[in-house]
Amino acid sequence: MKVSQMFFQTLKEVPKEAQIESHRLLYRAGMIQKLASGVYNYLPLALRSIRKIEDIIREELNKRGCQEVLMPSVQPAELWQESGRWNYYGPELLRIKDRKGGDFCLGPTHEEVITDMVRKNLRSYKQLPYNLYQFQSKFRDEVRPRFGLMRGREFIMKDGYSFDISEEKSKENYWKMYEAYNAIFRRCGLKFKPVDAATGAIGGDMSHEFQVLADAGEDTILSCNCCDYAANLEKATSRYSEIVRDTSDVPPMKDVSTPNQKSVEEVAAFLGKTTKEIMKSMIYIVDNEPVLVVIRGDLEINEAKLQAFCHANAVELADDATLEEISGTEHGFIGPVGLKKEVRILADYSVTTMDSLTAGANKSGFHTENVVIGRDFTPAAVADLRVTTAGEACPKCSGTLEECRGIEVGQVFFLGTKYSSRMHCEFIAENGESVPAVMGCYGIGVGRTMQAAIEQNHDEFGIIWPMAIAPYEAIVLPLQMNKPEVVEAAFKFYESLKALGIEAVIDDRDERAGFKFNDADLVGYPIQIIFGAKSLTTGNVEIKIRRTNEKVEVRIEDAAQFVADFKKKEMAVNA
RNA sequence: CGGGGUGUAGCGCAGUCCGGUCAGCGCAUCGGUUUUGGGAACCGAGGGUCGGAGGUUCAAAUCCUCUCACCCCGACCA
Repeated sequence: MKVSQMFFQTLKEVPKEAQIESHRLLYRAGMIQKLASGVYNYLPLALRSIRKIEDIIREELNKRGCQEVLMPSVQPAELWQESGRWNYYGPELLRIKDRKGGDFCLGPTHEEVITDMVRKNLRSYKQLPYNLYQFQSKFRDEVRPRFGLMRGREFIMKDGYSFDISEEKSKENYWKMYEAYNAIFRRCGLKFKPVDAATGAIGGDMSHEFQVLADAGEDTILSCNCCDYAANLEKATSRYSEIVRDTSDVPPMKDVSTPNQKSVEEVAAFLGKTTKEIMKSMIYIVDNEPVLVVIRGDLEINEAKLQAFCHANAVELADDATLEEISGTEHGFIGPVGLKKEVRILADYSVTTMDSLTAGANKSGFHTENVVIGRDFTPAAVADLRVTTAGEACPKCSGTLEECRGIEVGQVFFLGTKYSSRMHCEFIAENGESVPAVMGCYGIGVGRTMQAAIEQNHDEFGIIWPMAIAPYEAIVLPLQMNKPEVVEAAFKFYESLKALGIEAVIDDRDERAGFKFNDADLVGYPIQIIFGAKSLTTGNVEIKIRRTNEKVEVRIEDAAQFVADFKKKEMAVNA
């Protein structure tokens, strides 16, 4: 490809909305254009990289027995009503009507469609397992799209689904995909970490996310400095246990006046206590049922853990009217003892670590001292419901948890029969019974993976593509376009590169050397081959390796092979 | 959904408070001359119904009302 003919334009200045470096570089290197909020055109350079990532995914999945399919974006509401998600998926689901008024949506994910597709074929256990995947544009009407391809509303996703005869077989599939994902992201040249993840509303009870480590990431990861334990903050846990304490010498409960002291900090300061000695009480609405959660005052409640513990679809804080109805008072004075209306109480383990705590009295302006769990109130359960923080003890070894940021590029879920039983995706088992298939689902954000690679591989001059996903592998730079002998030699060399299977471009634009160098660095071609007037006199070309900035002089006749060898070496590193 | 902010040429911006040669600058684009190994210099040119609608006024990018879009922080997020 001649650079003069490429559909792209490098920029010195970028739209101000681009906040993180990878987003700026996508713009500056002429790879994307924005069409609407969270909706982008992929220009040729970006698409070439995306296609390479897709090819790597295809290869790793196909060799593990997966089969590629393609399902539609437009999905009938009936399927979503059948799975039960039409009602609670929320405004993120873009709903549309056809000319007859029929309800459809643009698919944010394809569990419903794949389950329907498979059930139409599935008869016998002898057919299983199936592991099907596709590359497809998903649409999610995100509240706040940002960071370019990182969180778009329309984005390219590889989504895969497995169907097995048993939980055991399904988990084999899960771990096979886990291995495939490790191979895929390694081959893409990424530094990443598989971490334990919350399953959220998609369901299931086991999940890992593949997190690319980057400060610009939206996710927080806690990982052990000693062993391989790593988890998303939503799921992360630390070493803890329920402590049974001798509380026989704790005096009886006593109400104290705490006018206008609402926050834990205010109450602690007012009573001359530490925040650890205060009990924080929060009322949540968990799938329409109010639940009181208590936790030690110096800690935070993790709503994702609460949701998982309750097997709920949705968790939100109760509004003021509900607080009043349940506690008889306002926010700030709520506690587990003396509620106006009985509700389920859940306690975080931390509440058991103190002999007694000071809690809201359920009377405006009052708190109760000496509240003892088990004596003065009994929770329905004691569980890990807190936000774990860096510095706490690893749950698996004697190490300490550390915090870092990550970009979630992939996630694998063990789904069980959540969709297959509700949608009757069943088969006749060996014993003659009709049973639902056991499912898993596996996603990779393809565009996000590309951007994550840029976020992790760039310098002040531009992108530094890993060889395996570079839009082109090499660029030939003739420096004097007014000297026909230079141009001719460069073109001849460019042809020889192509003959060796190198994906190359030649910058035939009538621009000055510095301009071409800067563009080449910005777009991030892994190898630059520089043809100047002096090359013709010395018989050498200069080859620059983008990543290391290493420059070597090579005989012109040996240069193409040099490039081919370098490529081969680079591709082998992560293969 | 709450808070903050921005819409003026393809991109980055000035002008808005205080209405009246304010339709301007830089980059990019086009033509010319000189340059030519790290984003060249000079000369010249093209390009904008100032987000949209309505209003006030002799006069609106500028003031008022309504609206749309976008961005940032937070909340939310298979």
